[in-house]
Amino acid sequence: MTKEPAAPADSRDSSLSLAEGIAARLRDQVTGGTLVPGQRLSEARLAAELEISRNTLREVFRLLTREGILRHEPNRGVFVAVPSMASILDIYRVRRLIEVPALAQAWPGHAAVTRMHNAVEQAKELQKIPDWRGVGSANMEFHAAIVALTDSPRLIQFFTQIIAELRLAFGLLDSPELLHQPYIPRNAEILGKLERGDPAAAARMLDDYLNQSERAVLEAFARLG
Amino acid sequence: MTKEPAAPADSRDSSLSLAEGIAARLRDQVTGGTLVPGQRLSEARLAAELEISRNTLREVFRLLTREGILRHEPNRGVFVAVPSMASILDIYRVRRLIEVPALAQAWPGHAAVTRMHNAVEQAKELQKIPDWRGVGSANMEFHAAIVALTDSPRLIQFFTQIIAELRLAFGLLDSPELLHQPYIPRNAEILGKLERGDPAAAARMLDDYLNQSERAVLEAFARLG
DNA sequence: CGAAAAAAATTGTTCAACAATATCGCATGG
DNA sequence: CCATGCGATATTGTTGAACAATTTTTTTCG
Repeated sequence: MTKEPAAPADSRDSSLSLAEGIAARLRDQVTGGTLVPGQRLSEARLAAELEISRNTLREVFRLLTREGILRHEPNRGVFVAVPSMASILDIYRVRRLIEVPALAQAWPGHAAVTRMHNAVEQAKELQKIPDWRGVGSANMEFHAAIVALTDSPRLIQFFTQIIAELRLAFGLLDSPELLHQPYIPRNAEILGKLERGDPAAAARMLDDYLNQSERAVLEAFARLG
Repeated sequence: MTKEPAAPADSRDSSLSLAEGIAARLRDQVTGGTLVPGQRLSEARLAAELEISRNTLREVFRLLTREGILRHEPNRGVFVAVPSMASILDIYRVRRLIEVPALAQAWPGHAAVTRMHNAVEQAKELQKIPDWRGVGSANMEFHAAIVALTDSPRLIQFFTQIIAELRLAFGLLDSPELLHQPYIPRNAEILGKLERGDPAAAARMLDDYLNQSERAVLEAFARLG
């Protein structure tokens, strides 16, 4: 066969390494539901399908395994991670531990406040379409921005992984509007408190938010059996 | 004193993957000072030296990069990470955020308390030899055990990385006895408070400990110029 | 029908090669 | 003499094939 067209379906910028670009594609397929949790990813088959070598695919696997959305079993292969109730509990515990103090000690003039603002606006817009997956993404961005308030590279990176895992769990659940819609005004309220110079109150509201959201997610998860 | 990696003749630890085994060896070389921060690690040269293929070495690099003790620059290579004052500040901030609440809400009968106990005992023993690097390891184990009190897989794994990075910074510093020795009785005291059912007091002491330790590390770091 | 043995498939690791990118040395010109 | 551009060199990025080690499937025999 002749050389395949050098321009793939969506031209990934060369700033990303090939493995990173493929990883982004696979990540979308996982959070988008094309690849279902528990599914096995055969190296040979996937490498051929993605038109990359097995070695490069293995690098992709390592990237995504580190993010927690794939799981690697020695000599057995790589699988799409299966969110469990335990993992959701753990994720929300970590979120509370990190997000609440981050917000409580925030300076209202921090650059990340703008990110929070934009995330709220975008969620409102996407709600109208409605694009609930987009709303979910904007919501995640809002909380990532909260963690960015800390200016801690390690916390920010860690939280990015946590968010990726949570998205995987969300992908399993139905009725996303019930999961995301009620929280748009809440986020706006939290942001308002912070901008008016009362981060303590904002942090209290965030704690409530997280508890309520956790309950909703666990209920939706339990409905799946 | 020269840790000879020269005799890998039969280090076929079937439990560990080849890459993981090599990674452990490299990790020791980094924390042990054989490989100095900032040093470039040539793929071809190191692969030959370790008697593994470049592909496997690249996997090792990815493992250690994830742990934060190596740094990867695209198309330029892999380097031993260089601890900065900023990274030390960030690490201690994360430590306070995670360790103090972990201890505060601990149940004195938790299995990890035994780990804390053993770590304290081992530190006392190694102090007599004296083996200050060993004391440092025991100290790290003590704090890893504190995080284990949370039963949170994600926090535990995250903290493992943080600890690895901190060890890298310690490797740069001289006079390890000044860095570790004063904290042996402190750890014992913290453990005592916890075992006597006063986790709140233990947490307060831990917070003091971390602030003081941070100051000592930063001072030692500043002395290096 | 069940269990052991053989066969097939998959992952783990290595090797050799080439392309893409960065680094170095050197000649040239001001 | 020094700066600069350019080609030569070295290094990383990626590929494909090969073989060993391990798991999974199939076959065979009791």
